[in-house]
Amino acid sequence: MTNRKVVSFENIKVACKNCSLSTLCLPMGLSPEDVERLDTIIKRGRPYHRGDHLYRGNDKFHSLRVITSGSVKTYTPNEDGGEQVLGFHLPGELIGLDAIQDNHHNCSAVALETTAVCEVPFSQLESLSSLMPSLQHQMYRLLSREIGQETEMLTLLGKKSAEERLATFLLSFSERFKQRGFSPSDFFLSMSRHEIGNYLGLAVETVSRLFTRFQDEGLLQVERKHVQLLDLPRLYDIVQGTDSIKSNQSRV
Amino acid sequence: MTNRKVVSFENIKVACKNCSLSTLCLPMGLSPEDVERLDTIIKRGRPYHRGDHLYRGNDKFHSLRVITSGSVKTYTPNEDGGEQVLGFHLPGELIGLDAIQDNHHNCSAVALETTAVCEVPFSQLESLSSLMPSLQHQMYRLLSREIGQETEMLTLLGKKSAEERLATFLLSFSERFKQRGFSPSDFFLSMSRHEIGNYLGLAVETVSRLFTRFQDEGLLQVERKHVQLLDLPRLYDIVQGTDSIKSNQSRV
DNA sequence: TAAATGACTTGATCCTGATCAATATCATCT
DNA sequence: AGATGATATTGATCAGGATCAAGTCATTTA
Repeated sequence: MTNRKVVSFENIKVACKNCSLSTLCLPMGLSPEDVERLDTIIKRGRPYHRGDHLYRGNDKFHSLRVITSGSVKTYTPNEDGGEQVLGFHLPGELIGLDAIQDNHHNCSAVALETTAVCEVPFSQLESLSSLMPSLQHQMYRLLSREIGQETEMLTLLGKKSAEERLATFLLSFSERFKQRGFSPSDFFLSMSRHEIGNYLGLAVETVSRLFTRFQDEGLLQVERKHVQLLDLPRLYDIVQGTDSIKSNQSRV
Repeated sequence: MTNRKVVSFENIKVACKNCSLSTLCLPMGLSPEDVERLDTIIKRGRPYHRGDHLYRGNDKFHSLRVITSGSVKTYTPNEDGGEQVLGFHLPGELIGLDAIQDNHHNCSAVALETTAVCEVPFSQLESLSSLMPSLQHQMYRLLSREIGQETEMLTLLGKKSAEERLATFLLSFSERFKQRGFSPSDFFLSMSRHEIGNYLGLAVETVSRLFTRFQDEGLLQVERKHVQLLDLPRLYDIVQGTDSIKSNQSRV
């Protein structure tokens, strides 16, 4: 019990200026003094465990959240008890932006593994951004980027084949892991096949079959949640729609 | 030639404070003095004709635009020459928000009919919003609303049947026309069947067949672009997924 | 260590909506 | 008014991926 203090959450608090994620996060592009000011409003609480909710649809909105470690799934519960997965979020990513519009959450966010976050009380952020044009600018950029990302997702769901969807999904993680200093070709996915399928508008079975097919084609090696991408160029070809593994399939 | 002046575009300029759309638009929630200040940066140019581009993907971004009359389609040209329609925009709606992130347009916007817009130079808007907290707040809200709307579209494309998609589409227009003081049940769609299908992730033929089926079921009356919604409650049922016209189809 | 539970995989079949093909209708433009 | 090309409708067929149904594997619980 005495060693509790050593790992107490107070001790793991980190300031933005010392945070490795600051180049991906709100402080991006801010002067050191501005980062200090931003830091004063940020709250760092205890980690969430797998399955814990950061917030739920209909909760009153008070803070944006930045993932600092772990990963988070956002989703909207839909009428008939099911859910639509809206995104998977990695360290450095800001969530809750959709709640600004009417001051309450429209979707839910749940930790997929042990996850730490910074909370950014929005009313304070708003006041601060009035005083700090660079912060205001960064907020506009982040909101706009979110819109752009959702737009890409619309294109994916509107037009792309199952194969293109999964390849896009895998490469998105590849790139995001790489940005964060991890291997772009060897990583663990923290979500289930079911969640992947839901996110991509595919049935679980289709996702499972695609993993198998991609593996048979030598594009990747998969062992449950552990994925190793073996042929990134080919995966990029698939995303573009300029390549398909089907031809090879039928040749065999 | 002499009567040119009478209808010259100079004469149709309108200030925000006199504009019927101000409750839907940027000035929403601003004090009269703030609206005046906002008005000073807004440019009102000559109308676009059907097929004219307001901007194209890759254009440098300088202004947000508010539709004041007519309608606009936004789309991303994709690799293989095709396009993905991202949205249809009616008077009062703000477009170009996705371009803030990196100062250039990622999608194109084209007039579907004779269309007038207000241009809002973004750098000026940004400066002004630093000075006017209520304007900043409104910007955050509008950006967040856009995110929320795209989220709804993700759910539509990820899970809904063709029938649910078209019903959702029609009711979206119904509500938006109603907000603008037009009939919610009798309107003209300015886009082609092809564009509707593209937007909803459906083939043209499917859209055409659905219109026919909806008409046969007495849900609506359609004559090319002229649509009359005859049974709004039933259409809402279809959107919820709690109703389907298929049962009736097979009964006949 | 066994049983139970949940996640994943694999196979067989079905169905929605895509694609292909043939008109039909509309909007321009001389 | 008639010719032309775009747009829309309708029909027939096809296929991608969903659904249904077992079965396998992994992890937790007892």
